[in-house]
Amino acid sequence: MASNLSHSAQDYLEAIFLLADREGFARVKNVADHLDVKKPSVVSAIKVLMKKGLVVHQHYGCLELTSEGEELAKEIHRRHQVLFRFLNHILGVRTEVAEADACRLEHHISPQTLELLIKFVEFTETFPERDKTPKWLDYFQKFAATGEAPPCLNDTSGGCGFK
Amino acid sequence: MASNLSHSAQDYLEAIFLLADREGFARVKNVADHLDVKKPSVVSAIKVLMKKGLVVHQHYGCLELTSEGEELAKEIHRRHQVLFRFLNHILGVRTEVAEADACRLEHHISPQTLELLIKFVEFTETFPERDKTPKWLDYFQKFAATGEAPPCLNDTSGGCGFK
DNA sequence: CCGTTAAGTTATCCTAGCCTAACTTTTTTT
DNA sequence: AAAAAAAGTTAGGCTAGGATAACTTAACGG
Repeated sequence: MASNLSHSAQDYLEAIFLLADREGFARVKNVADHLDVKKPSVVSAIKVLMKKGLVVHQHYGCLELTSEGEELAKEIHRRHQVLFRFLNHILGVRTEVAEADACRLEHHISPQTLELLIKFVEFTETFPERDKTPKWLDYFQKFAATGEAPPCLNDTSGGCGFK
Repeated sequence: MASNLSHSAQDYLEAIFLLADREGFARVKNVADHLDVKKPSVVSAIKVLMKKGLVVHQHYGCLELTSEGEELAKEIHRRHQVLFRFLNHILGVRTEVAEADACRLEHHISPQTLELLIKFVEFTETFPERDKTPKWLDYFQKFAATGEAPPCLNDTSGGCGFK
């Protein structure tokens, strides 16, 4: 589906989607600032997206996604979000770093990995209960921060999820 | 350290390292086959690595890493391995897919994420005991395969690592 | 020891994706 | 309503990293 788009094209599509969503509109200038490129780069990238029927753009006007473009953008953004949540909420990567990594990694994940990552995030966010951190994750985070082994290692009575 | 090497240069370096290790030698042909590129591409990539003092290469002869090149290659490969183990052993991504994903992802991970990923892999491989799968991971794998919630959700007595 | 084949090399070309400079259109200010 | 500023566009250039075609060197079998 998104497979015939280059990484950079995907970035542009996602940027248009996000800007339209957050600011109410997307323009060449916007997109350029968001992706930290110059305006002519945006213009030529958009030409590609227009040829593929993903974006419409009247001369000197706003950028809009076609419905197909929006579908795609959502899929791309979802990938980004899952990665971000994994990095930030589970691994504990700092927010800005996680954001930047997600941006780059999102282009290189296979569908199978994406699917399993989604499940993994869902698993940790859903069990034991939404908004509670699972014990094993607490233990990991402590281990990551201090090197401290999970307590049940010295607790042969079991029942801590680590046996 | 590896930061002034392009992604592609890193791939070439890693390939030389692996081939030298596995086959006992690395040659242009080898590397080309391994990376699925043509020989001239290898030759020009190697020129870059030679200029950086990472590879030595006598005309029409074998490719060898300098000690600095080997350091770097090891670091790159370590990153690859960590990713692979996470994808394959923890998420459960199929071996070939995990291998391919690791190849691509290894270039896009920040040092912080790498470090945390290393700890995460270490955490799951070390606790409760080497060569035993932690309970929470069992539960995740079951959840991923069947959608089945971990049993302790219905078990309010706690003690399963999910409270 | 010579010819064939395989490996390595060189020259040259191509594309993607960025850039700057210069120009046009639109919007805003006065 | 004209000038100035801001946004958009076009033309053209550059680099990285691939490719092909044609050539050179090395290796090996008869």
